[in-house]
Amino acid sequence: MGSVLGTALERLQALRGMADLLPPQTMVWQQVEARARQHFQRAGVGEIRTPLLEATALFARGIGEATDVVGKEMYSFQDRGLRSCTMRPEGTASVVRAAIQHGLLSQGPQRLWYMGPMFRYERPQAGRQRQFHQIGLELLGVADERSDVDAIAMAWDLLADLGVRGLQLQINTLGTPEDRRCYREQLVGWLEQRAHELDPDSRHRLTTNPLRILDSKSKATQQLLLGVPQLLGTLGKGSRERFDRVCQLLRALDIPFVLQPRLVRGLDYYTHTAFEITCDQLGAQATVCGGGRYDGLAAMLGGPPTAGMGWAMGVERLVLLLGQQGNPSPPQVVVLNRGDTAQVGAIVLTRQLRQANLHVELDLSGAAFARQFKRADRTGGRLAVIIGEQEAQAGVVKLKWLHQTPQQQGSGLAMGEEWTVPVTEVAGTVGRLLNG
RNA sequence: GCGGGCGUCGCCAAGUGGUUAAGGCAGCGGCUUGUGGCGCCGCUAUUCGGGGGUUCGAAUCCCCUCGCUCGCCCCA
Repeated sequence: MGSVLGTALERLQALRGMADLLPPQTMVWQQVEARARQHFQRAGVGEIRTPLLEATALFARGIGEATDVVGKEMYSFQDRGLRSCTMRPEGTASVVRAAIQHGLLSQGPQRLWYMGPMFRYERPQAGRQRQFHQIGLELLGVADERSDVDAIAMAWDLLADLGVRGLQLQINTLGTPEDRRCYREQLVGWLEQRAHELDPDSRHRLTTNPLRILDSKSKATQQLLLGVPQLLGTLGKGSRERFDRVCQLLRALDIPFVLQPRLVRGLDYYTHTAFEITCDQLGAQATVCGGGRYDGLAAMLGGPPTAGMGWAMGVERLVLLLGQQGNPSPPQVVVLNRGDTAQVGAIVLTRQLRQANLHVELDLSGAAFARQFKRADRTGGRLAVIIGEQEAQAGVVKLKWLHQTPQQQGSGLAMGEEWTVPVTEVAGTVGRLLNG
């Protein structure tokens, strides 16, 4: 160690918290992504792609300096122009920034979704990586509580459609900034009288972020909090009614939920609805999807005051819940070949068959035919195309069914039997055989 | 940043102080100099994450270090 280059003996590997996704797994990801696209498309949500790298100031202002995410978890560095840059730790700030920058907010309501990697410098654990992926939705420019429920329903339905079981929707309201200022005063007053009973973490938050104390994991603190004044109790009439309507709409949609008064967001631009979708099968990181309303964010980033509602899902956590391995589809055709001339013919033919839209694997081993057949069988492929030197010289190939399943009835080619076919007719013959 | 667990071949894994470090899968070669799912034979870790120490002797004990993993904090 010591040198930035490291020593020659050091084993090169991915950085801590940066995971490689390998082939069987990536299929599950593709399924998740495809399903998400489908859900967004049918809901009239357009995809937005923003840079992974942003000015540090965006997150400092958009997420808040007081948060852990900004305070100690960002991947920040200076670029060659001495600008402070940050790998995005979340998506919302970038989306709102882009919407402001391109004048989208003066063009009526925007329905946007995104998908991609986010970066937070944390100790990795189950369901948590330093580079992780989110699928997110942002609805901008609609303040109506129906948009809250529209957004939540999209998350709920996507998860259900993916086959995730054991989900719980937890919901709370933060009211308006005025509601919260008022509550905050009340809360701090109540807690200060009991400061000596608080755990050290919570006592610290009393000045930095008192609302978060409600979410403390300390048993003693939770015990103490049993009698704490509730935000719901201090909400103004408008906020109260708004929240009631959100709940009514959820009931109308048959989406079950539980009120979670401890679910809080500490920053001023968060308003009204906050929610999380959790799953008991995830270990310590139970939240698959989290989101809420952020009517104050656009203005905070220098744009026109604009209502906002959104959520993000953790794709790693989602895939964890799906628990599938992904089954690669077997090839339709495997091309076995041996000998100099045959190898050339085989690669030419393979390309032709692929251009005819067939799934074709070419054996590149040069091994004995016996071994090539064994390997071909193991791929689960259906039809073998065999080219040896004799066939290559004669301008033909041989066709033979692989493995036992006799779907070849009526094809005129029985199991174990070989057909000799001129090279020029292979594509047509193979197509006919495979389609019955 | 702080705690717990773990680290033997590409993967799974036996071995817990004593001559050459089991086995399985995968890979490669052969039985079959051009025809299959099975079988059989052979090959594939001078070395147990790395470094130091104890000992006549260490993968096995001790220390340090790196990495993985789970949890705290926080979040998706």
